[in-house]
Amino acid sequence: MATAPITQDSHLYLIDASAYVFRAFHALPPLTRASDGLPVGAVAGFCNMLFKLLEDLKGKERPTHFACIFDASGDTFRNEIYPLYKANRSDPPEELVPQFPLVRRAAVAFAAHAIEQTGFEADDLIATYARLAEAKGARVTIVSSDKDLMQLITDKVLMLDPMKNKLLGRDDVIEKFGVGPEGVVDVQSLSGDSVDNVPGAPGIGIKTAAQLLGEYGTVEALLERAGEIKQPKRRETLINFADQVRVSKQLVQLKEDVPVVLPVEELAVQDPDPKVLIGFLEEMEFRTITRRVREQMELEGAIEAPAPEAQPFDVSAYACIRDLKTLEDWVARATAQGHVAVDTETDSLDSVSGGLVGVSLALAPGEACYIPLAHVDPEAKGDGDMFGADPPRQIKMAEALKVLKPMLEDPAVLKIGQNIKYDLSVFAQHKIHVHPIDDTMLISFALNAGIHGHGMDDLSERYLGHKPITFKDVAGTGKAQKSFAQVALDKATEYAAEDADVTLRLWQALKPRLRTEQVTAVYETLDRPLGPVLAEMEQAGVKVDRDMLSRLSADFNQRMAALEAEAHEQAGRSFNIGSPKQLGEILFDEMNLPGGKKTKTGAWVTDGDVLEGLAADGHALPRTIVDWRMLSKLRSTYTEALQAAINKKTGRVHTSYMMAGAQTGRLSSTDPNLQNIPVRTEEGRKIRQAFIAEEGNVLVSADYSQIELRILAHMADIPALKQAFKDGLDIHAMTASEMFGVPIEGMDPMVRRQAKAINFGIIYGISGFGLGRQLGIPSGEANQYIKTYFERFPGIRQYMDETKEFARATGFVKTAFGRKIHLPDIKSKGPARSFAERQAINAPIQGSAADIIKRAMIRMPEALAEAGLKAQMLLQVHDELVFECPEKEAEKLIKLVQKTMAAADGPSLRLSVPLVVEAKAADTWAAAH
DNA sequence: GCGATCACG
DNA sequence: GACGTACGTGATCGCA
Repeated sequence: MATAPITQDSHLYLIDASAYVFRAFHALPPLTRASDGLPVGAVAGFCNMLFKLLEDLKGKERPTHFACIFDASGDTFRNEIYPLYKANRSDPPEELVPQFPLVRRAAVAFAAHAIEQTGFEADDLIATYARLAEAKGARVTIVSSDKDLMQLITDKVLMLDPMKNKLLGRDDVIEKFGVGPEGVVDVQSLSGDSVDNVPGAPGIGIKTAAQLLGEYGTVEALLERAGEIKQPKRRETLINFADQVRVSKQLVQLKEDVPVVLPVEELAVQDPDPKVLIGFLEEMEFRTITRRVREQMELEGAIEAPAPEAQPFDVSAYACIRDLKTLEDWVARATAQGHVAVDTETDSLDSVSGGLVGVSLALAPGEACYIPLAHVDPEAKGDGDMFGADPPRQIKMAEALKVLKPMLEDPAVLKIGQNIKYDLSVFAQHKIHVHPIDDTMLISFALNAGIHGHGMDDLSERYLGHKPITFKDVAGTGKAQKSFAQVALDKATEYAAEDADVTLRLWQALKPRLRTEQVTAVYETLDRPLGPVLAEMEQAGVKVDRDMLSRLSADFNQRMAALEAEAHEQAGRSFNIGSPKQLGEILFDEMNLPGGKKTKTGAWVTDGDVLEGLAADGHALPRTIVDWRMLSKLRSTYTEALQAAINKKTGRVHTSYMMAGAQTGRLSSTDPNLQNIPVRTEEGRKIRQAFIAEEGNVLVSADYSQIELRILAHMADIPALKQAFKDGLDIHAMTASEMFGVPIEGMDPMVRRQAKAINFGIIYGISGFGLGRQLGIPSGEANQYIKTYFERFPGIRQYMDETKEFARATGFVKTAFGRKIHLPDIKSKGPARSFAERQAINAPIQGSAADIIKRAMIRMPEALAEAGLKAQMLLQVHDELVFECPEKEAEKLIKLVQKTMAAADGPSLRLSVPLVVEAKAADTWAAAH
């Protein structure tokens, strides 16, 4: 059993279990166990109450100590004082009796202590534990709707009514009894209590009692001075029944010094054992709560999601559709049903130039088909033989698409895909605008970002217990890999139709969970509508100046050769300049330079930081390497790769945006990555100059200024930061001024630089080590900076603590727009946990910024159309959007884009800081940025 | 296929 | 006091 000391930070929850069970029994509809008719209604109510309580408390008033308190059977000391105490109580109903021991088991299953003590009532134990904890400065919440416990309320001890889910404090006591908690015993002594058969003084109720006490102070004073009471009847009553009132007082006064068996420290909360808890709930046959508990525990990583029952897949039953009539029949059934899973097969991975090879549809689990459209003789070896002499009999592409198009564009037929953005582009090449859509990848992402991947194979194994046929299985691997057009129709049908089948089944399994996990809005307003917008951007592509890239490549090449020769000379021998391993050996083994560090694989570290350090000490070779590496990077990753990425058909570069790649909800860009085009160095910016607009057009770049710091100021609610943004101040200078007490005017750039590093550190989940490394100062010194920062902005520390606490309690963090990012490691120990804590700080900030720019992008096509602009959105780089438009439009476009981006937080949520967007038009991306 | 490195926000 | 560290990505290279 868990023990934890009681401190000021502790919070003890005491559940008045017996009273709850009685109330639940009478308030809830009767329920019996299906298998044997055992009455279990009160047990179910109790379990639901506990589960709900524990869930509701996560992330805010998290208990550190927790216990369920029961009445012991038999008489208590009150019966010795007054034999008639509770004598009016009839025996508990027959259906309730067997539930008492079950409720105790339920408490234990939830890892709570079930406490009772012979001779005392639950209320006395609650009073005793409450005072024990309170004496050590802890807070206490008594979960009960029993007014007798109200006498215990103080500023540290509150009550929570589990029926009304209402927190009760001093004001509520005054409302009920007309006196504060300290007067409750006296009021009850006078008024008595018919429920417990406490006599009190006849004819005196709560109102009169409170009034009398207001006049006389206490019951003792009142009884002593009873003769002074003006009303004759009341006077007589109090004189005659004085002893009865004194006895009543002994009855209602809770005993605060029960010699408890279990010290309060032993009541520390612990996570329930999943096996015990779920085992108990299953034994009770509570289906709903068992499922909810299991889902919650899966979410928290306490238990593995059960391997789903493997669904049967009969790939031989899929239809291969090769005649128009059968196709028309499938399309009609899809249309009648109102939803259908769709998948396309193409002859390359590139959705812009990939040619459509076939389409698959699924209507229900196991009911799927493949429509081959551009398959060739499987013996054909590609190239010129693509449309060999004897192509397989298949429906003509144009005729098939003519049949499919009305269904694919029918607003009453939902098209379900896995990463459907790809299929949108494929169909768009054939002038088919698929709508409306659902995307299982994005549904999974909204539900489970941070828990697992969202690729189809991963999802299928996880949720369907089925490993789908892989592309390699049908097309082979490596050099011998076939184009899908060359795959034989029987194999192609099994593979392609299965993908649609899997997609449909995933949709059935995952879609309903959006609502129960409260991420419907994230999916429907942020991710799903963005797919079509991104598809258009990808299809549009961006123009690059091939000749300029080629010239740069040649220039870099020459300079690299010179640097390589120089490096060999400085090293005293020839070596592979591109090999970090060889370089490390030369620098640290042969030249014996100081400051060598090893990576975890035992190799010398030779990264930029190390080489810069050596160069600063006056060593020549490291500088040469740094220069060479920069050119090498620019050449291989940019000037060469970008030329190769120019699409033959369009003459432009088409990236692909991954929507479910980055856990925070950011996009990522691949093939090629256009989100990491150089900008920080002079040489690098030459590559940005190669990003250009068509003749007569310009590029417009618009980026959010300091969006993450603004979001931090809003979410952590820091008045000083918010005001600084409202006043349009330089936020880094303002931070420096606050921290170091220097004026903003004429500030030393080094001081501002340090404040800037701290601001970034805050966003990243700061550590003294990391900040020290960034600034090149000892981590102790960096810790001082951090301390000063938190002294100036205490709200930031509070926000961070609360965010981490929320993450620990729920296993996830949320963005301002409700996107969940799961952090399963937050409960682990050691470095993994620290990492998860930094993620917990960063993810809501980075993710909220990602949500905002997504909202802007979703509105952009309509905003452009309404304004009658021809402008096309081309690129997104996290906080920047790049457009291409006719030169004449540029001015108007800039205004519209700024307006749309700056208002993208609203209207559902308005940040308490302004969003500022800087935008510029120019002939090249370098100049527009 | 993986680690090291470096380009971006 | 020790753990290990700034957050999020993707592409290329050398080397096993």
